[in-house]
Amino acid sequence: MFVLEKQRQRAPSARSLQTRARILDAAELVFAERGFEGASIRDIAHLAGVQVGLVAHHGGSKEELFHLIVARRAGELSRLRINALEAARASAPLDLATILDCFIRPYVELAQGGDSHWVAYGRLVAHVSADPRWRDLAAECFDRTAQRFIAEIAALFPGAGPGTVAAGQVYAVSAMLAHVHSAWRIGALSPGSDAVGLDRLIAFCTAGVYAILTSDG
Amino acid sequence: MFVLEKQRQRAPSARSLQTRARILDAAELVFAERGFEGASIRDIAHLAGVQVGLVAHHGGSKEELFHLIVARRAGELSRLRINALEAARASAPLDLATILDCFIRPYVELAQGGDSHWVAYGRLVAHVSADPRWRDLAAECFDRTAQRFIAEIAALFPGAGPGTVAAGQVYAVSAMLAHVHSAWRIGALSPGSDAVGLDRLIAFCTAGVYAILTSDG
DNA sequence: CCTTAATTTGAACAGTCGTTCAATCTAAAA
DNA sequence: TTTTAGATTGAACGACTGTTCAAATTAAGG
Repeated sequence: MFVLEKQRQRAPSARSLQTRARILDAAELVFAERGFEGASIRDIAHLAGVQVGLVAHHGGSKEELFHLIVARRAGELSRLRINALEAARASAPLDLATILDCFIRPYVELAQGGDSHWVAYGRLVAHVSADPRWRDLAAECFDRTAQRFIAEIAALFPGAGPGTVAAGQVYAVSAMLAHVHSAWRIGALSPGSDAVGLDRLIAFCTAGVYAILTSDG
Repeated sequence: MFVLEKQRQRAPSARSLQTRARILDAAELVFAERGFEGASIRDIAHLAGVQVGLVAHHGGSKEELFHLIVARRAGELSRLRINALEAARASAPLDLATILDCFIRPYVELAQGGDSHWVAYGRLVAHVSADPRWRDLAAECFDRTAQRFIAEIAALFPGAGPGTVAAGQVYAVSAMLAHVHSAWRIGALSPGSDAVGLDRLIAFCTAGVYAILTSDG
């Protein structure tokens, strides 16, 4: 941290930018698929179609690369969620279901929209959220937006303790991630069922959060 | 599978049993901490205080060892849950809150009871549930009991589709695992809050499952 | 006790790991 | 065009990976 990088003297070429993007995309898929330890720089390089040395050149150390990958989409997702929240507030007073919808829907629609990279990103977030090793990374990438939604919910339920709102948020996020990356479990437990069910997920989270907020207010 | 093991001609010594237990316990902690790929046989051997060769002798290949570790506590936990369910049924007609309580409480109380191995087991289950690579292992270890609870819930809500019940089960399990192994996230998002909150978790799951079951009945 | 199955040791095997770097090639800036 | 920062190659580094096995040790069964 706080290391001065030597200032660039030339703009990166189009080829360089393209290579960098291919490496980051490949790293995202491999990290999501196999976790931090299970992912190998060589697998990432091979998937990106480059030499191993290039991964270090564009992504730094393995840990820096992981950090880069996680942070990359966090900003974009945050923006979508905050925008949804502001749009909803403009049209009507916010209620709990709407707030949770603004948090959950943007990501799940991206993940279910056929973009495998957003599905992979969900698995990545699950890894980061589950492992205390990434505590600082989680705080840096997710806390600001999470706190924003927590504050929005807390304003609706002034009697609820802060721990209760935070617990609801964590439970809701875990259900959302399970919805995306454990869909195969749902299918395995109920052969031949429908699949998607975004509204059902939001209904689950809304009812759960509402229940714990009103019972300790 | 279906390989005939050479029949034992002697009972294992007390020391052998003790060594085997130390290796399995060490493997449980290391697998939970670092995942399948991140765990090394040498780390496990070192934690157990034995030579690397002994791990293969008592646990087989790395994959067989992982399988062994996951399956070991699954049976015990299943028994606790089914017992709780039968005991509850004997004293009163089952309702949704009671069924979910019987599923969630046994594990969370073990994990919060100070036994670090049960916390580790939760992380292990999270790994298995998240990764399609362990689909067969998950089916073998968890499906029977999960199906039992799903059937019990479905009987209470005859109008609900099977996919809805399965989704509720998966969401509830994910919230339960998050409760145990993402407690640090709750703490990070709400400094100075209480901590435990098992009843709050069960209230969350009950309300969530009830909501999705009654809305598509 | 003795026999010998079972356990434990210690070391080696062939690969893979993340990282580094001189040499080479590409293309931005002057 | 020339200069040369930056991108890319290809190979090497030591450390670590899971697995195997002959030899030594332990202890159950007779």
